[in-house]
Amino acid sequence: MRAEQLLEDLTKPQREAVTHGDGPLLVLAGAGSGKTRVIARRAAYLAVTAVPARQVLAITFTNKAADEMRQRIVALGVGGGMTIATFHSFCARLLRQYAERVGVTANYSIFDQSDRVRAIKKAIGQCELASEDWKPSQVEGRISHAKNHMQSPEDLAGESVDFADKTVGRIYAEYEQILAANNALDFDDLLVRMAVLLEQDKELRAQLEDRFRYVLIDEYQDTNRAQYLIARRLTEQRRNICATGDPDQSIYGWRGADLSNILEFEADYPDAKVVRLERNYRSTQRILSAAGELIQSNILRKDKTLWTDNPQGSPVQVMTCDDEQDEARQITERIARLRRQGRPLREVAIFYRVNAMTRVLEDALRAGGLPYQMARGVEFYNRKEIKDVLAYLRVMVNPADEIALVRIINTPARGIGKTTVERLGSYARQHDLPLMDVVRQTETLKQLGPASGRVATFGQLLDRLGKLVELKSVRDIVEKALDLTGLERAVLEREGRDSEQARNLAELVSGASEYDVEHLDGSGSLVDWLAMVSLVNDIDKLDENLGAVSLMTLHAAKGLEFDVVFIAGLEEGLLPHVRSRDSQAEMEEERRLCFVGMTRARKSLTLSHALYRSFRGSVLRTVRSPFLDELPSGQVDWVDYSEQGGSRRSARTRLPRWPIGQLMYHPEYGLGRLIRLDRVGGRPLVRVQFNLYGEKSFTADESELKPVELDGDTDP
DNA sequence: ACGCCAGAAGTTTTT
DNA sequence: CTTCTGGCGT
Repeated sequence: MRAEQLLEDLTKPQREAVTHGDGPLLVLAGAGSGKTRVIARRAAYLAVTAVPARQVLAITFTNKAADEMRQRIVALGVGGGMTIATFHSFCARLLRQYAERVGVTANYSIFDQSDRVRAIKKAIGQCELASEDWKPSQVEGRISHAKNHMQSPEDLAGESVDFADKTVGRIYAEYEQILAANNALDFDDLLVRMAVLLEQDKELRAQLEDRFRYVLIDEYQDTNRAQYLIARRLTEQRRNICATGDPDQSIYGWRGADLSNILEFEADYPDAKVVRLERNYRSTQRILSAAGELIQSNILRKDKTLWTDNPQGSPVQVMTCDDEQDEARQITERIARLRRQGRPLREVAIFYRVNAMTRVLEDALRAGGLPYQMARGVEFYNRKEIKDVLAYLRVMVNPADEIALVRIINTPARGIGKTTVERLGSYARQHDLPLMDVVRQTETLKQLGPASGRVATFGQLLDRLGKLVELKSVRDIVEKALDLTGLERAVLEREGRDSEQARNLAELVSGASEYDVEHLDGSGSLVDWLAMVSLVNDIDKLDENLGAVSLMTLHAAKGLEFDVVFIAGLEEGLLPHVRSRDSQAEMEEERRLCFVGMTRARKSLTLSHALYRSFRGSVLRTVRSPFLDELPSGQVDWVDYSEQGGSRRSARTRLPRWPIGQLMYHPEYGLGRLIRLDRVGGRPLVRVQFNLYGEKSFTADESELKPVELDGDTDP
């Protein structure tokens, strides 16, 4: 495509961003302002006017974003040879190439979160700490946090006076040793090591700068310290960095994203050209002004006003419901009505703050006969059947990977239990041998007792698997491994041919097959594919062609758009979440999260809150979210479906006439005495002191609570 | 070595 | 309320 054609249908600011030549460029792109389109055009434009496509590097955060960008650029007819990757996959690839400079070999393993927890558990044990006091998953979080901020174990142990931090520092140091022994890097390392490598290795930096003349970084507001440093160091000489993002959509602060990276871009690069894309092409005026008004309450932000020429649209609605069931029901009814009016369900989404809220929504949708699909974040990465296969392949590629080895040694079950694994482990430690070697020499280890034969068989399996590595086709390797290991058989026997697990395995094979086809020139390898699948998983993506309502967390909603959007649970403690209560910065992040959700909507937006919500078993009175009060009253319709609101007053509001002190029976909690009976917000609330379980609250009409007649039948 | 039951714990998740 | 873990029993 010619350069002029790339500019034809662009607005003036969009065109400025696309045609900007050399030097730093910041594109502040508001929600729905056509950002992806602009970056794709810019990448294409550079490839047409400035340099060969292969000298352009575009970095995104998610695979989905990378895929979308690749598609768009290819559609423009200039994508050949351009590097479009996520931060993680880009770094993983380079680290493989320069492995020896970071102390691993090219076949290194990539540890995901669960591998990390296992390794940290081991580290805690080696530090002779009790895992009751130091919970692996919590320590994992702290170590990840430290890595995200480029802190070494020494930094953590040295800088802090806090005993807990010092201990975490010790575990961290031990964990790093385990990683090294396993020839492994974790997700965070991919970024951290790359940042360090770029700092230390001037020659490599120059080499890469020569290779990538223009660097485009998407979602810059979500970069953490390491990503920021990588971006800077990759563009040190030529300074052809193009950062795009929106400070108002930064929602990953708790994962180490540093909002100041984008806010201070102009301080970092005083000569930066700044382009603001403030025209929204997505939403109605009312949706946009409601969202805009909300975000104005944030103090730490770059002022920006989104505007649109779209129709005014119908008002944003706020629904007040009785409880979460009622809320789910109201949403379902509305969606059912939309469907009758001919709105395709794929254009409808429900967002919520926490995954725990899905259950009631699912129940209501099912009851209403509405098909739905859920986007579940990390769930996919933890699919057992996939991880099992990958663990075998990891061991084949990297025999030092003991985390993977321990995972597969008894998967599928082959009679090698905990005790045997422990014995193998302590033997390895005593003789300072890799676990792999101990497993393979087991004929000499008669002391294993009855398990020795089974370990020997496992060793032979590993031998046979090892030969597969020579095969050219990744598909063949995966298929043969599935067969030899018995994993496929186990899944088919246990779950059946049509089970989700079986389908996932088939999906993995077809993924390998696709990879083969894409690498017919011989450039592919098992190592490479393995790295790719541990970083890229698009099996779980939402299917747009499916006629179903989409359910997802507000975090997962970023980057998507729907005609009709519902956001449930606008309540104090939920949105904003309790965790953010004490910090202004976190509170602002919650507001941005709400803003992100609202700006996903094209035509219709409904926010809801419930007056009561069950939480861990008991019903609690809620307080509506302060965000609701920050919306412009003129643009918003408040609809009160609650009994308190008077629109549906019923017998349910009647207060039972039991005396205080009445003996009560509950099938779950047993006997107790009524200690309070009152009306909270128009709804009868019963409080009972149970003999064994303490105080609990119930709504009189819905609970299974019954008064006990002293001379009557006490059985429920 | 495996399965079951009791007890404890429990926010958000791009990779 | 749920989900997961770890301990105990077979």
